[in-house]
Amino acid sequence: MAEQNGPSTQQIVEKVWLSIAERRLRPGVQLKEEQMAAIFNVSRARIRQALTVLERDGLVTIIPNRGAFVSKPSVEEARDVFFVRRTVERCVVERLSRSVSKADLKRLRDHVAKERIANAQDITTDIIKLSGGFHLLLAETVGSDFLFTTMRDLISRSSLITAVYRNTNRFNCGPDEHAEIVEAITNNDVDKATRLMAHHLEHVESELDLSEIRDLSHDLRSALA
Amino acid sequence: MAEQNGPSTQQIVEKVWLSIAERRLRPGVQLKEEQMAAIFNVSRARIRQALTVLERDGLVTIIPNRGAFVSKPSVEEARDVFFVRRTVERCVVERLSRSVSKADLKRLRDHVAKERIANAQDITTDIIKLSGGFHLLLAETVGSDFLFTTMRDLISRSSLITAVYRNTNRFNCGPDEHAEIVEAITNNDVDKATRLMAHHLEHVESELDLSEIRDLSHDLRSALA
DNA sequence: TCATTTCACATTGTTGACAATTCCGCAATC
DNA sequence: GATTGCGGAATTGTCAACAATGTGAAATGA
Repeated sequence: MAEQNGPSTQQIVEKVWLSIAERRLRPGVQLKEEQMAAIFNVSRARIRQALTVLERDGLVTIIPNRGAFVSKPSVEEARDVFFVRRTVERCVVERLSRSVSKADLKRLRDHVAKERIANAQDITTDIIKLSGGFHLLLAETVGSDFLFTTMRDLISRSSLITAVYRNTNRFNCGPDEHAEIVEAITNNDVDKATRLMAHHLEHVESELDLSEIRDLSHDLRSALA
Repeated sequence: MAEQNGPSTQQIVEKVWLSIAERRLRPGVQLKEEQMAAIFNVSRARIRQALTVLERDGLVTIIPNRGAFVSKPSVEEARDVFFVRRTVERCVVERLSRSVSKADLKRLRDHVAKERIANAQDITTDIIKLSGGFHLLLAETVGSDFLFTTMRDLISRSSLITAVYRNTNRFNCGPDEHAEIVEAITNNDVDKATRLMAHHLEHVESELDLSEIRDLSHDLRSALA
């Protein structure tokens, strides 16, 4: 009977992820099932499933019999995520620089172009999605399913970390640095590509203020709308 | 009201994981919710949750409206997992060899001792759990939550891969090689530790037969009992 | 006034039933 | 004989009601 099917689990996950990345949902906020079910117009069961996935992604922390809360990554966790990223992404660009198809290069260039457009038009939502998406696309291009999954986890957590600790107004991952990396990959310049990636990640990390978390309660409905 | 509470979600996940690692559950086998609910004596909802986690771990593949099946890792996926493991675990032992507490060293040695016992007594279940657990313990000791999670994913997939492609009768990860690695870490010998780990992983991978998957249907109840 | 107990409310966890979808066998047709 | 269309059975997806748990505020006593 119709039930005006609401968004799928994956869509809910993405929506919450975006809300966190855009800082509309602050760490510590409780994600109440019933409330979310009302907002997304779905049953609690589906919300529950989405929360399970989000916990697995490290974006929310579920405390049994208490509920799900937006995670508060500690400073050490933040440093660790970037440490792992340096290791993993170095490996990614290394493999790509050695062998990459023309079609893949085109996809990468097209993606950077999209990033440029989003930046020029200053569409925050697209900027966030695409800047993380670039790193994800790199991992995907390698062709390793595991690498891709790992990268997705890293990107999710990075978004959360950036949302919490960012001290500048600009969002991370400018398209220019991405473009340089693509260029180095195109030229099969392994050394330059890895150096650029390392520098890029350092740059992103350097824009974080690793002092304290500012707590701020928030209205769930307006954040997820 | 009592309901003789069945196993928790995590326990179910572990049980399935073990069944897969022990080759009692073969790739391609469908994990029917109702059947599993009956076997574990819990509701379908909990089974469903466990399956979601298992999918995230890469052990099962969920096809919408079809069901959950034990994953069939391809040869490329197998190679990729070991490639990533070489990268990640190298990073792990590198960090550990630089700085490790006495208490941590004791835990590592105790773990190897347990492995020795399990091997001596030839208890397959323990051997499998502990040999994967060693690598997991290494990652945990580093103190990075993300590294630990990543390692757990890798171990899960490795178990599946080993279960599918292993061509020898012995299980991977002999305790002797583990002991050597611990010793190198104890001596803060970064170079030796990384070399030993690389060699160890090569050894494990070399025992795999990367030709073809042999299909074989199976009885679900006896496999999970 | 402060600590402690009690109790009601809010939230999560679980269950069983129902709806929707897919698969498999069978028959009819070309 | 191969193919296609058509139920019926099996399985997954969804929901709403109920039970269990934790929280916080009010009441009580020192």
